[in-house]
Order: sequence, then C-alpha cells, then structure tokens
Amino acid sequence: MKKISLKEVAEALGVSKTLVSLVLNNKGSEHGISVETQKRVQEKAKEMNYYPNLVARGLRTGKSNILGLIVADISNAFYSKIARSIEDKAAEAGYHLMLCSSDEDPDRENDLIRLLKDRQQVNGIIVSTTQQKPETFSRMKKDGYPFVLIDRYLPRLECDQVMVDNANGTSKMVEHLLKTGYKRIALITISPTHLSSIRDRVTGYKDALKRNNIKVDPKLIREIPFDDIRNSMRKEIRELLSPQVKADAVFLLNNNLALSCLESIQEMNLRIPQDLAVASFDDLDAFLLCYPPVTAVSQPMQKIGEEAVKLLLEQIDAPPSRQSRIAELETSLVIRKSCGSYLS
Amino acid sequence: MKKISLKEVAEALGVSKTLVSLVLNNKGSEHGISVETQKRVQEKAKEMNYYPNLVARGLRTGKSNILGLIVADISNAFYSKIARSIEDKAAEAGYHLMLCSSDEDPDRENDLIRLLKDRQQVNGIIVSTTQQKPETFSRMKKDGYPFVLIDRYLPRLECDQVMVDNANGTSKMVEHLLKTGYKRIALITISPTHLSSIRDRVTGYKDALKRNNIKVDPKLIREIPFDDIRNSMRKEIRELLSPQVKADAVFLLNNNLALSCLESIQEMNLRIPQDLAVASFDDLDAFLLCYPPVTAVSQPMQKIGEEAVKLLLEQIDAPPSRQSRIAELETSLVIRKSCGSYLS
DNA sequence: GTGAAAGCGCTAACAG
DNA sequence: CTGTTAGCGCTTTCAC
Repeated sequence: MKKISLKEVAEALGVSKTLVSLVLNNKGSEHGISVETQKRVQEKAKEMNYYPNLVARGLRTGKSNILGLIVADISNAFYSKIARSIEDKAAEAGYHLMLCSSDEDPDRENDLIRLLKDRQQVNGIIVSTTQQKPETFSRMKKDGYPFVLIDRYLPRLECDQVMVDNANGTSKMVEHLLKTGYKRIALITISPTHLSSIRDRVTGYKDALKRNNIKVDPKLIREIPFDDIRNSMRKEIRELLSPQVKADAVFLLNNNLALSCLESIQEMNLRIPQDLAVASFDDLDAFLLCYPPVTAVSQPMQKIGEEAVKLLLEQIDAPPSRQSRIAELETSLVIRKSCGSYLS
Repeated sequence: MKKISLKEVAEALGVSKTLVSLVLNNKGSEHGISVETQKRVQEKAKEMNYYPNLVARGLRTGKSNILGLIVADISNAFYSKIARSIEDKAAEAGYHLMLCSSDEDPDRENDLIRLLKDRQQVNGIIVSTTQQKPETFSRMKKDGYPFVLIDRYLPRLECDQVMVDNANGTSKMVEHLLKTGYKRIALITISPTHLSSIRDRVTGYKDALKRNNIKVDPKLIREIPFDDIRNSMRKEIRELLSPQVKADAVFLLNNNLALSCLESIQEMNLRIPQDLAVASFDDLDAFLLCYPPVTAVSQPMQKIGEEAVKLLLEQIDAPPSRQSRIAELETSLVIRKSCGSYLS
C-alpha cells in the first residue's frame, strides 16, 4: 500500500486537485461545492486511505502545527511533568511537540533554536533558557517569532513568560523554618548561578532572613555545580554540620540537589530533622515517601505548561502589535515532617 | 531580519541555486566546484544568516530527520529517562524527536501513528504500544515503514524490538523473596492486562512459585485499573493483609503501582517489612530514599533508548530485505531493606 | 460549481 | 566547473 497523494485521489474521481483539497479542508460549502460531490470526495479519500502530506502542506502554508520545547533535561521530573501538560494543551489546538534537552548549555540551546526556528521546523518555541544574555531572544522578538520563556527569565527582556514566585516561595519556606525554631538555616544552591529562578530563590532566602533581623551568614550558603552534584554534596553537608558553621536546617534549591542531599544524609547516617532539617524547592513524588517525608515548595507544573501554550498560541495567532504578557504563578508550601518541630 | 532563501543567496552572489545548494551540502568538491567559489558561497551564506528550510528540503528528499516517540505518558520517570536517552542517541545521527503520549489508549495511539507516519512528519517511530492487535504494525511492516517496539511486544508480530527480560526479572525477585523467608508473596498488577510486559511479569511470578513447589494462590494476585490506582490500592492492601489472605510480601508490577502502594502503606501506618515487605518492578530515585529503601527490579532505561535508536536507524538506512532484530536486555535486582530479613 | 496554474524552497538529473 | 529545469504535494488565486 503506497502513499496516496491528492493528485491520485483527484484522478480516481476524475476531478481536479483543487476540488479535493477544498472539500477535505472543509471549505467545500463556502465555495459552493455540491453536497453530493463533497460526499463523493470524502468517501473516495477514505477508501483510498488518503492522508495529506503535512510536510507539503507546511511548505505551502508556512504552518507545521508543531511547537518546540527546549528544557535542560527532559528526564527531570519537573520538566517532564511540564512537557506532558504542554503536550496535552497543544494537542487541544491541533499542535504537536518537538522536544529538545539543552543540558544547561547555552550554545546547544542556540543550536536548537536555530534548528527549530531558522530551519522552520516549528511555529513557536517554549523554552526554559540557560542563556545569560538576552541576544538570542531579542533577535527572535525582533523577527516576530513566537516564543515563551518558562521557569527562567532574562533581565531587560520584555517577552511572554510563565514564571513562578521563586523569591516569595523561598521566603515562605524560610519563614516557616524560622517559625518552627530553626536558627541556622543553610542554603544549597547550584551553578550556573545566573539562572533567574535560582537567583530569585537566593534573594528570597536573604530577604526573609533580613526581614526577621537575622544576619545572612555566607558560610551557610553553598554552591554546587549542576553537573557534579553527587560528588560535592557530602562534603558540603559535612561542612554545614561542622562546629564552625552549625547549620540546623538546609534548604535545597532544586529537586536534583534535594535528591542528592537525601541520599548523602542517608549514607552519612544522619537523622532528619534532629541532626539536620531538610526542605526542598520543587516537590517530587518521592518526597512524600521519604523518611521522614520532605517539606517542599511545590510548583504548579501543569499550570505552567498550560499557560505557556496559551501564550504561545496567542502569539502565533495574534497581530504583531500584541503586548507581551507575563503569567506569574503561585507556589505552595507543602509541610511535612522533615522539618518538624525543632525539639521533636 | 527576514528569512533568507537559497535563491536570495544565489542572487546575491550572481550564481545559481544549484551551486549554492551543492556547496552548502558539502557536495561541492565531488562536483568539482572550485575551492574559491565554495569559500565565497560559504561566507555569503553565513553573512546573510542563511539556514536552509528543512520543511522544503524534507518535501524534496522525503527525509525530515525527525523520529517519533510514542509512550503511554512522558511524565512517567521510566519513559522520560528513555526519552532522554533516545534524544541523545538520535542527535548523534542528526535526528530530532517528536514526542507523543498515548495515555494507554489504542485509538489515540493509532491516531498518533497516522499523524507521524501517514502524514509524513517523521522518518521512523519508536513506540511502547498499548495495542492488543498487531494490525497497525503489520500494516506498517508491509508498507516498509521503519518502527521499533520498546517495552511491550505483540504476539505473532515479527519486527524490531527492544525488550527486557520481564519474566526472568520477576522470577529473580520472587526467588529472592522466597529465599529471604517470605511465604505469602502477593502480586499487584495492572489492567489493561494484555500488555506483554505485564503479562510476562505475571508469568514470571507464577513460574518462580511453581519451580519452588508453591501453589499459586489467586487470592494473592490483585489487578488494579491503570487510571484508578490511587483509589483501589488501599482496599487491595487491606484485603491482602486480611486473615483470609495473609500476604507477607507484595510485589508491585510497575512504578506507578509501587508509588501508590508506598503511599497507602504510609497512610495506613503499616511497617515495612514487618507488616508487609514491598518490592517493585522499575526502580525509581525515590526508592532509595524511602523508609525503608525499596527493593526493585531495575530496567536499563538508557540502554533501551540507545538500542531502539540503533535499530530504527538501521531500518531507515537498510535495504528492505533486512531481517527483523530483537534486543533482549537484562534487568537487575536491586536489593534494599524493604524486604529485608524476614525476622528483623 | 469546478479547474488551471502558480509557487512555497529545496534537490538532483541532465546539459553544456 | 556551472546553470537549467523539473518536480516533491500541497493550497490558493483567478478564470471560466
């Protein structure tokens, strides 16, 4: 069974390609094609197992009905949940998804954008960027190319974005820890440090302490390179617990850090929260099942995906004059026992 | 900055499109185009920021350099790890990925295949199928369309496959449990039950018991619909622990079941392994961190992805006479404390 | 109501 | 060494 083309359907019916195309795109009636003819065409197409070649249509119309998604790593639960939500929301509008992982490499990200945009594979891109400079995106904006930033924004770049209240989410967590009785709250963050999400979380941490008249102790803030988490974590924890630092709680700024931290704590035979209370940004299924279950700032992954698609489709369909829009979503504090009562 | 086409580059240089195309596709030398001219073309293309339109090229050559991936749910860790591995391996060969979740719905899966294959979006498909009948795939095979089944196969369908030793993996686990001292090993499985992976696991369970001269007790085998795991789990566990059944260990046949089971056990305030030992097919990051850490059959996700891409690319590049190949990968038993010594 | 013809941007056979 | 030409399969304008 060979691939059938429009032409072959037309020939089989003894009509023109135009007619078949019109009918199959439901423009039959608006062109006054008789109902009878329409039916004949529909039936023949079905009978011949005809499906239009989307590549050809895409070339002709400039519309592939595919969206691009670029994230750091699709195997990270945070991104894979968002991806699923994007997929579903896009499907509602007849779009499908090309998926790319940038591995936090700005050059690779740029290559991917080139692939998706300049080589015209997709009609718009959703990206959790790892760039430091706005150039790539300001160029896209100037070109009028539809894109939406999620999770991370770039300073001085006005564009459609879906962000969560990273600073506020972190502040809420720090204040919860303070209220519970923790006094030496450590922060483990990740490099590259230029990521807005991470920066804002660090800011939120500092602000919360300041608001509570607690001096920020640089010894309590630790930075681990994203591609060497496992090796560095244990050392950092040991130092946090040393007499010079004496942390009593640690806040991990993303889910990879948290997973690794929990592992290390387990290997080191430390008790949570007695030896060290633990909290994480990003909630994972796993956190509910840990012992003790881990308190976390939870991000609305599904909502992030939905909003991103909504904004992207708006751009694709909208006049170029459309204003940029920013969706700022709330995080929520999920309190579990990993930073339970200080004395328990 | 508008999109530049091949024609425009050619005109800017005062040469033909052919020349530019040849040079940019590195076929310059083989057509004896002077090095000098080649250089001029390369530079001009770069200067004008020219990138070929892949849709046009795809239409002409019939090659989109995109692969399709269809899984039940990309937000499931098992599939997202595989997806990442596929992405990386495909990228090495210059391919990118379109991603689709079927939600275990055979009709949706068929629609997706139609989209990807019949509408000519991709050059080959990797699929974890949810079909019961081989028709879709035998048709694809007859059409000579490249595809690889992963994770689940179909009886009486000869095609490229990447599978793990589900029966054997399960057997190993059951035997480990028996050796540790458990006598009433329950199985929680999932419907739809026609999935080969699940069926083989059930078979592996029964075989292991038989080999050890233990009668299979149907009361110990429980089936939960995949889209209602949460609601059913608690009831099943309660029944397993009832005096009529008296299970002392439970083996969950996939990661979703295991997550839900652990949650229920926690809510019910049961102790693992004293009240009930727990083991899972599929290993998750979370299992290491649970209390106690969960024993699991671990699948080689990365290897699955790599093999699948390898086979798919072989098909794409190979003569139609190529024989189907099956990659059968090993699982490994990861023993943790959730089914520790029976008496501990 | 229907059809002819142009053309999206590219590649490749063929000609010179 | 380089150019001409013919499509890939589709949509869409315009003409009848």
